[in-house]
Amino acid sequence: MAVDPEHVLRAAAALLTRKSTATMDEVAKAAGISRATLHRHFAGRDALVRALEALGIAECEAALDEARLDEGSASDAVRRLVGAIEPAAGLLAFLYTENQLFEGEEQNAGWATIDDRISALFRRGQLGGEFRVDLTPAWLTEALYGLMASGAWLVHSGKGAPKDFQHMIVELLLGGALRREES
Amino acid sequence: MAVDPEHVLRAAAALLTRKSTATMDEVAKAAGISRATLHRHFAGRDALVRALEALGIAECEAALDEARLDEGSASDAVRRLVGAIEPAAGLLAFLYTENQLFEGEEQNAGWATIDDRISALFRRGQLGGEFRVDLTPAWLTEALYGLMASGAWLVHSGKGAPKDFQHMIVELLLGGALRREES
DNA sequence: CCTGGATGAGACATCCGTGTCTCATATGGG
DNA sequence: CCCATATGAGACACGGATGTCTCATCCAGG
Repeated sequence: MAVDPEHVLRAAAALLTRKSTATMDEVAKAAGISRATLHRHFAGRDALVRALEALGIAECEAALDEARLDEGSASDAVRRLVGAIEPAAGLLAFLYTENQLFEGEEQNAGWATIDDRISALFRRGQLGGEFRVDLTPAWLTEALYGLMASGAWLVHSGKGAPKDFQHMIVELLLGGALRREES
Repeated sequence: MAVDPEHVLRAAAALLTRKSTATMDEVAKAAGISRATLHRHFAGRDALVRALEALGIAECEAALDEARLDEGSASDAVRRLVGAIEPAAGLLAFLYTENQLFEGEEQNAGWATIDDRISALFRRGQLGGEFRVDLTPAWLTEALYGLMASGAWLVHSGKGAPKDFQHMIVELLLGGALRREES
């Protein structure tokens, strides 16, 4: 019988990614459990969202580890990062819009850590002469988030193929829209 | 006494941009009117959001007109567009996250028109050999939205200066993060 | 077989936001 | 000056979502 909290979180994430205003009852149904049991594991919607936030942070950290940001060229590291983070893009897009989390003062410190790791990657690319220096690492990081949200939206709306997700984002982020003669 | 609906909408947009879950009562207070009067002008939260959506669309259309997308190089047109749309970026970011509007089937057709106009700009740039052709106009359009949302967020959070808004977005969108030898 | 823990179903009270109403007040034009 | 109109303040009921509780059921382990 024992309900798997992980499975519940996955189901909740999948549902809330599509319908961010879903009821606790809908979340319970989506997870295949009753509302009572859902409330036994996550005391209220707030706790559920916090748990989802922790899950999203954990998946981001895992993607950051998997991408081995310190190895090889910064460009390749960005490419690996986007590829590794793609499965979590839907959840991240949900959390991104759940700005309730960022309006209060009790925002999870995990995001700052992630920001720092990604910013460090862009900084490494700048110091290595790979990336241009007139765009700040903070902006490049934020832009990466925005592009991933846009990419997730494009795929979700059916206007783009999931297999193009990584290519679209990385090519635009690194190469830009302008056509080049060389390279 | 006559309340200016335009002013109410501006105040509502400013508040909802910061706190998307604001109550009708909070919106009324922000606009300096009573909740009763607010409800006399906009019959319910839904109507208010629709009015904001219409305002956002109108501002987008105005920015599109002002940017004269058909004139000069596509790159310069993009640059003008971002500059012209900047004042509305906060409102657009709010509407962007108000995905409630897009979950139903009754989404405002105005967005499609705007999408088409921007897509046409990118397509013009591709046909003219100015933009690369391996990124679809639909993706470039969506990416522009995402970058504007990220830029608005960066400015709002104090991590970036408003004066850099246009430069950050246009440079990244067109030029990408990679450092170039020429140009 | 039996017992304890976990779950499902449902009832119930509560809170919050909303929509609606009334009444007093103030403003501006005739 | 008088009256129509708009506004502000507040009361009131409604609905939806939530939190909490009880009880029956089911399954696993002893």
